[in-house]
Amino acid sequence: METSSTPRRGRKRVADARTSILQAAERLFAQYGYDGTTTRMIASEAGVAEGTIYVYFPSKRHLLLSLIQQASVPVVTSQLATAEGRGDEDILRALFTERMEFGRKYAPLVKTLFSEAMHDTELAQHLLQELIQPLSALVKAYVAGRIEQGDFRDVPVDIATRALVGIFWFTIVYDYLLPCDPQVKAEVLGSYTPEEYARWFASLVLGGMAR
Amino acid sequence: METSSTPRRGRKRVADARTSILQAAERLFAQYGYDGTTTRMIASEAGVAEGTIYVYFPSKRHLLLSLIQQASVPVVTSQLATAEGRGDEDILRALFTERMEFGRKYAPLVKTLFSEAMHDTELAQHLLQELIQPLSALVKAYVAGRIEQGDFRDVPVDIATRALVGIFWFTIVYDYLLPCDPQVKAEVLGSYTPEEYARWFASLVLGGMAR
DNA sequence: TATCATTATGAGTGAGCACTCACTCATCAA
DNA sequence: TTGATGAGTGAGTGCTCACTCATAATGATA
Repeated sequence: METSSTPRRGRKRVADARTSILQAAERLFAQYGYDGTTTRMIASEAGVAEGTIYVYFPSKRHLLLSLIQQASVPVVTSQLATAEGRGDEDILRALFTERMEFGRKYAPLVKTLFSEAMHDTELAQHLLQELIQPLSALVKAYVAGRIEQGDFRDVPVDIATRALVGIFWFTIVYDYLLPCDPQVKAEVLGSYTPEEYARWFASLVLGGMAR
Repeated sequence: METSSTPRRGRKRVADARTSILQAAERLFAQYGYDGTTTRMIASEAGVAEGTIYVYFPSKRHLLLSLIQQASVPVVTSQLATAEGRGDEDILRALFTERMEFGRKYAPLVKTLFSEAMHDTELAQHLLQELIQPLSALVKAYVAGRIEQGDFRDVPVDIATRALVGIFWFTIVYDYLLPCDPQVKAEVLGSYTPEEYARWFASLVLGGMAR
């Protein structure tokens, strides 16, 4: 994506220009949107000159792509669901907690990716293949296994997966991504801790899947 | 929002310039995003001159707001859930079908609103108060009633509502809003008719809420 | 047919954008 | 001490944008 590696020589007014630029872009893209953020704003926020951005990234778009590629990695680490010998309640609760935490931690990036993917096929494909596909493959395998073992009832696996993923996806979007007054949001749909969501969501899913 | 009403006199190369502009903007905003759409593109697509846009709308942003206000009205018409004397399966299935149909029908607008709301507090508030609040109030009242009657188990109403709304919300975003190749999407999470989704989602929710 | 009120036009405008490039200067090997 | 290096700079460039306004086109009326 970017052309050069970390600099070794030269001035060091800024500890690491590349990292500063990425962090600044992450914050600004989330707050003002990709098109609403200018390269001048990014440079100013990062404490570097506008030209410095182009030392590390060939274009503004490549800066966005670099940013998004960072977040893709941690998705696949969610391999809890494959753990054998644990109860369903336990597995699901861990999955929900971990996903909620991911959404909260990467909120600025997910917000930007989500917003831009709506009208950008390249980013939409990225969202699908790097964020949705790995997770849903995991969930599908788990659900399919439990159905085969006769512990879950016979629901189309894809549909059960959509329901399961949608349950926490909506809460991530609502609680962490929508830039509204938290108090107003709480009045409409309450406010709970990630653990509470995980506990109840797991309980609801298990009830829905029970034979 | 806009300053003038429908024109009565003057040229009529275009049947109704205002409507043409709104329809063109709806298509283009969904495809290229708000910032990715220029007033020149809108004028060209609508078959009018660029200046004509400013005869009917004081600014590009007001055009977006007018557009979004159109879609708010049909949300509240969803009053099925209040119908007495129908089975839960029936009520939920109707609700899901109707919501899926709404998502499909208003896909371009919902896509634009969703995308822009991520970094625009005014639109986020609109999304919350005009689209999310009326629907979740309906669902909350229904769930609360059934819990009180002892037919549903005692789950926090807000959490049950989040789960219920999230289930079809995810499928609307995935199937109707994400601009990916439908075949690729189908390979990841299948492809069903709205009726099939409604049937299974209703069944899963009822299982999850059963005492 | 001439007049008038109103809508529609599109070249024009200044602001602001992403990106460039000739230059600076801190660093460090010789 | 010094010359070579390359990260970092920021005024400048060409272009595109939302928006304007003097003017043209039109239908209704007389």
